[in-house]
Amino acid sequence: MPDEIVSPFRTRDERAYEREQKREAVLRVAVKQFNAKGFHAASLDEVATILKISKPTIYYYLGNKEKVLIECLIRGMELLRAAATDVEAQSGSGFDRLRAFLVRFAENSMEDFGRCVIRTNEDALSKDGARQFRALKAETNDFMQSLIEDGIADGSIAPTDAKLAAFALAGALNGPANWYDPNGPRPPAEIARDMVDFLTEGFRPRT
Amino acid sequence: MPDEIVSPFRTRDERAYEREQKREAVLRVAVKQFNAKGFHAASLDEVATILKISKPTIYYYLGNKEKVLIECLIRGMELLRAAATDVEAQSGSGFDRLRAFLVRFAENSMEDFGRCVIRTNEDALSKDGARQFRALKAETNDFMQSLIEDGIADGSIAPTDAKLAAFALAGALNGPANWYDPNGPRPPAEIARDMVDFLTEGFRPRT
DNA sequence: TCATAGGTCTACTCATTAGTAGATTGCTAA
DNA sequence: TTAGCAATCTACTAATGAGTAGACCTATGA
Repeated sequence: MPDEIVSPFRTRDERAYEREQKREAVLRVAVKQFNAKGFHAASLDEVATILKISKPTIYYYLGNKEKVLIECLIRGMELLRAAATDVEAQSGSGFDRLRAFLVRFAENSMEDFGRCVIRTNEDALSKDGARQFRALKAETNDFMQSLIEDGIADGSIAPTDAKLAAFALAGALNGPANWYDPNGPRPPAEIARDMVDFLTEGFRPRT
Repeated sequence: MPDEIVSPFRTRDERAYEREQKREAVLRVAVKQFNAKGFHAASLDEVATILKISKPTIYYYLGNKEKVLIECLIRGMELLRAAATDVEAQSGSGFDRLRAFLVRFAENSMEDFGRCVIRTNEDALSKDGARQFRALKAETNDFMQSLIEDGIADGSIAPTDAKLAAFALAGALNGPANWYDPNGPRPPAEIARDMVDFLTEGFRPRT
């Protein structure tokens, strides 16, 4: 069979791969809708239209609207989890590792799935979904807290209420999820770095 | 007429006052619904049920759902504007005034109307409403930026990108709008102060 | 060659909710 | 006493959007 002819017959594996691709495509379109309008105002009818498929096809791949959202949230959290794993493997002071994580955290908040995590409110979810979501978020938060505590212990971070600090830092870095414009002049990595710098130093002048 | 009998007949002024009271009551119930479920998921039918009135009565007082929301937003922004006015009247370095404003800002984010301002997304609004809302928010943001610039000029604030700093600070102080629990052990004023302290100093130890 | 599983569609149902038409009631003021 | 206005209601409409039933096609594999 000449090289340039691609067989239209798919193996079992190829079919599984295509299925996965389609699932992903739904999520990628859906997450943009959720981010643009919020979960309730976004409609699966519209997602279907954009993908030029019918609504039942979405249901075939993902079950229901909440599951679509939860898949998006899981993807967003996976990225943070990966960042945490990377940082955990790093050596360095608590301060250094916290900074490294914060930069990843901020960058993530400018990506579609990361934004979705930030902008999704628990009350959009069912009791079960909310529990799942809360658990995922707590993981990240605990991780940040532990970095802060490490830093305080090794003297690289100023003594402070680790829990409140984690909330304040996360809050500050969540900001871009709401105002970041991909068409703006500054790349996400730069914004992330500058914000972390600002938070690191505070605004009181160092004498 | 004996003291203890209150006349059931109302003067023009009394009627105007009662009308205002009713309008306020609608807004107070509505803002709680918006905060609890988000604008789209909140229904005026439910607001009406809670107030034991019918839906057209809400429309009689406020016109439509978006106007209800915008009134809530305006009330939330009024509080910030008042804080700005107070701070403007204050003397002190840019640093001191910025701190004073930030504390008010944080406290506001734990009140119903303030929360609504933070949690409402522009995309819930019509083009016109969104423009109005953006203008109100820009006011606060500009004010914060000008405080920061004052502080940098008078040496009380470390040199930094004022715009980014304003975003980062606002973001951090918006946090409580999402997690603050009125039944929790810590009063809002305390949380506000601690967060501002943390942001003031940053987390890098001062040598 | 035929049964089956995978994938997709059309054409619904059902529930919710924003918003309105128009009747009604009762107070106020002339 | 009555015209008229303020306030409120019942009973709608119209639109939207989640979710489903069931038909149908096509490739695969026995």
